[in-house]
Amino acid sequence: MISGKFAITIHILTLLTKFPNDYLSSEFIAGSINLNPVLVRKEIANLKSHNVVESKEGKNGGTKLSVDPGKITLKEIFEMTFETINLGYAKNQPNPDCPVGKKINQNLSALYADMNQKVSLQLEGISLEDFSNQF
Amino acid sequence: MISGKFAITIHILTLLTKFPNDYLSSEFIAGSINLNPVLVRKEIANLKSHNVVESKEGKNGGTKLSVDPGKITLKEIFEMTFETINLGYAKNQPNPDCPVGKKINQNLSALYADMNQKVSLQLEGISLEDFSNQF
DNA sequence: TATATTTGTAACATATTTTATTACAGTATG
DNA sequence: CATACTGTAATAAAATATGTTACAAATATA
Repeated sequence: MISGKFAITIHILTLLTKFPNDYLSSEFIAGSINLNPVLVRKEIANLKSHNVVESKEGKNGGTKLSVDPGKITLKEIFEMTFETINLGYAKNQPNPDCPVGKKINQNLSALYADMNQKVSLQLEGISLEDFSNQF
Repeated sequence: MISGKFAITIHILTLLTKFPNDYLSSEFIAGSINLNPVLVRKEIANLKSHNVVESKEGKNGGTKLSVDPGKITLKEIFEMTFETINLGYAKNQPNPDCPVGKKINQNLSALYADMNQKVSLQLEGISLEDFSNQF
């Protein structure tokens, strides 16, 4: 199972891009995603820690972008919400006495690193603004 | 959480490639992966349904490759064990009355489709033999 | 032919991760 | 001062992944 973190974060950021002059409440955002507002606030907390958005507490509070959506790319958003692209690893440590077991994770890592590089290149070419303009 | 299906399957196939003349038992394979033999047999069942390996039941039974490891690529193995590369979707159906909610999954899908194409291209260039030769 | 070994598979149990809910303190607005 | 927000912790529920037990069926070989 893949967590919805990236998708949720993109959704939030797209909304903020569409309403650049408003502080949007977590409740409003949650209504669009169809998600619990607390979970929205958690993703917003993550975005805040990366200085991508800023929030205002109290009545009429909410969140707005604090970066130019033309200047931030999906790659950066990806990195804030996802470790790396990969096709998984077996859960347990493989047998170090087997030549295959000894190197399997290392070789998978190398494969996945290449994948990440390719995906990163793709995501780097798409700004938040680009993505938002599709709506 | 990403399931270890792909990693486990690659591990199995690498072992089979390394011992092309033997029927390897699920117990032996499980010992290298450090995994329950039943789970190994489940992945083998999947490989059998794709005609990649063949098994012999009974004493001294086991599994061996039924394809040329130089002729099968990681892309094919990927497709047998993984649906698609993606960065996830929010769990619930988004609000169709919101312009963003209405199109978010469609736009994410398009993004992920591009990702898959790039990754597929990479995996297509690596045969099982190539991968196994790293050990 | 009897025994031992192995696959195939179902049923069930446990562990882990993801999502949801409740609760409430703190803060700003009007 | 009442209202409407954020921030965050604690807990619960749901979904998925992994592990275990059990046993029928198959087959080599002694």
